[in-house]
Amino acid sequence: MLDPNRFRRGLDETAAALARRFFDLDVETIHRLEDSRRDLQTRVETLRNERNVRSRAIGKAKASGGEMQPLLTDVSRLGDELEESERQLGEIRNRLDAMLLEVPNLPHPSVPMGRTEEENVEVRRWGTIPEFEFEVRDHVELGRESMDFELAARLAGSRFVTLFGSIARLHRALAQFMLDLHTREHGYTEVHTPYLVHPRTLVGTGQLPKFDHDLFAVDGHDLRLIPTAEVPLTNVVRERILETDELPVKLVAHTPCFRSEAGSHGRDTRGMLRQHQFDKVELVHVVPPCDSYRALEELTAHAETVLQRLEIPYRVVVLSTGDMGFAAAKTYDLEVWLPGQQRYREISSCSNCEDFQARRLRARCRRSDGRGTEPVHTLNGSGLAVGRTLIAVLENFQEASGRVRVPDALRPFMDGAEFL
RNA sequence: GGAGAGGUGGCCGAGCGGCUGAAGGCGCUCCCCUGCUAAGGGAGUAUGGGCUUAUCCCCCAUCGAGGGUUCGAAUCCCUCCCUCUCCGCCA
Repeated sequence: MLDPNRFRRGLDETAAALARRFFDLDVETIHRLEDSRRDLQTRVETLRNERNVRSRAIGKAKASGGEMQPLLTDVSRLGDELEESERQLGEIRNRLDAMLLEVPNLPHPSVPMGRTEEENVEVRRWGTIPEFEFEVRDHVELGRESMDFELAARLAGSRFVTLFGSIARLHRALAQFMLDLHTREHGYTEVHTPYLVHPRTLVGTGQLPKFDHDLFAVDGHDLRLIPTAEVPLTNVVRERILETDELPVKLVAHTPCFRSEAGSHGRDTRGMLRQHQFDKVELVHVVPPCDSYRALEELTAHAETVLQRLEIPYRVVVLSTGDMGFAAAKTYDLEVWLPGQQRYREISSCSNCEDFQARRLRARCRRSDGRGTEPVHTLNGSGLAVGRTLIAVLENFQEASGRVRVPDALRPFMDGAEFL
């Protein structure tokens, strides 16, 4: 959430920044609510002060055996007035909080303005797009014997897949490879997390209250399935004050991700590109505010390293204001080349959320000037989506015969096999 | 799932319903003394909000969470959450 002070000072400026991402801030309502909030708050605090002072006087009078009946009748009148003001204040606060929780992050000035992914801007490309002297197959054809969509549909419905044999093995190898790379070479701590979390955990990272329809809930329990490990990983620092020497925090986890919205728009119905359940290796950074844009470059580079080691061509784009997620101030997407589609497809999303999540989480660090605390900055990125990486390997490493070569980097995880 | 115990500041740990935002200890920071791998003395040491140009001061809130009783709640009552011990079940 944004700094509540933005609702008190510089409201117009904030509205203008949000307009860049096509969010319409109700300035008038906020203005009105803030005015009454301020009045009510000073009123409540004055009344409470008066009550406290008088109650203390009663205590003293009682202790010294003095007369206290007049004091009692005097203070009882305060009660009703205080109660009513507190009720009103609570109501105003709830409305303001509710509004604040539904306002997205402010885009960083460097983010290109645009409504859709069409306005995303390519930053760089890596690798050479492979030329095939035969008709390329897509992953569904290449995996036809070990990738069973019909079975999955019988077990769980559409938008699921069941993998068998060497493809299941490849899926595991990919996750293993990514975890090893990030823990051994990039300095991340591996974390194993719950896959079911409380709603408040999801409020912390911004999925709730606004995007409940994207989540799977568990019947009879106040729990949701995580849509990404960003949720439990970022919540590691919830309600904590981090000392300077504890930062940066760099975490990595391999988890399944559950998304109910996937497929609701009829896009990517073929294959395992868009599923209700998929595995992902997620990277999270918690850093001092001054360092977060450097960290965004670092985190993105870590995700890129996975594709470079696998020798799969990709490009990096910076998302336009309209294509960015709710909590992000700036996002780079990694898009991998899929020969089966003859186009680049998203495989990783790396975002700097600045202090947006930290405020919701109340995750703070010591200020560099030693005066109190300030919200940390949080970043997250896929490093990478395992299912989509599997697709990319299959399609980029296919041969005329239909068999698939194992990328060198994965061989140690595949018993040295050269082919699937 | 059953029975019991408990949740207080960075940690340990007190706390008859009334200057207790909280004794005492540890830890940490600064200063003094001393001068050497130690000890002693002093001061400071929660978070959020408000006020303020800013600091200090002052004010409000917070003793697991939320309600209630009361002029006044860390202290009494209710609900929930969590932790620990024992039993049961289980990968």
